[in-house]
Amino acid sequence: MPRHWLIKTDPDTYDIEDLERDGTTEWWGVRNYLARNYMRDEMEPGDEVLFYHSSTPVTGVYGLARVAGAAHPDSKQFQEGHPYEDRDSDPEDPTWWCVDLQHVQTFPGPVTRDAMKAEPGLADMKVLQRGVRHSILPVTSDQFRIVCRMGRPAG
DNA sequence: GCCAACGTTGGC
DNA sequence: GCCAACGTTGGC
Repeated sequence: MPRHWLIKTDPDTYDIEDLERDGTTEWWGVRNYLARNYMRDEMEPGDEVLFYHSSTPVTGVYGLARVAGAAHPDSKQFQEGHPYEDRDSDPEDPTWWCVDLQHVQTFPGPVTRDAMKAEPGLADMKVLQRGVRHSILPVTSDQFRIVCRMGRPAG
């Protein structure tokens, strides 16, 4: 059964418009072990993703994406001089893994953090909890469905 | 820009 | 292996 996820991004770095333009992108640059483990060990092709903008005046879910393939080593960790190069990572046993994300839909308008906080069905959503700052978080299918409904065009 | 909360690092 | 110090995240 496909699982559901929420992935945060700083829209100044990469936003839903970039994903829509690119179609599919390698989600490189995650340097946190829990997030790495989610991508490497638990995400499967076809898993559905809420694409969340953080560190912006209007934080929230701006659209949907899909896990496009199996996890693979993060290409930047071995790229000399790259800001995300990790010289301690062994090419035979890479430290950092990631998945590719495929654009599914850009919402007509964001499902804002405020709107999500006001929705009783999302009361337990991890991204809304104080102090939770992982860039990748599991989402229940109920939570996913509710956010999709909130983001769907009116009518 | 502030600062709480967290993950990571490194001294011991 | 503990834990204080540090750097970063990210909401506000």
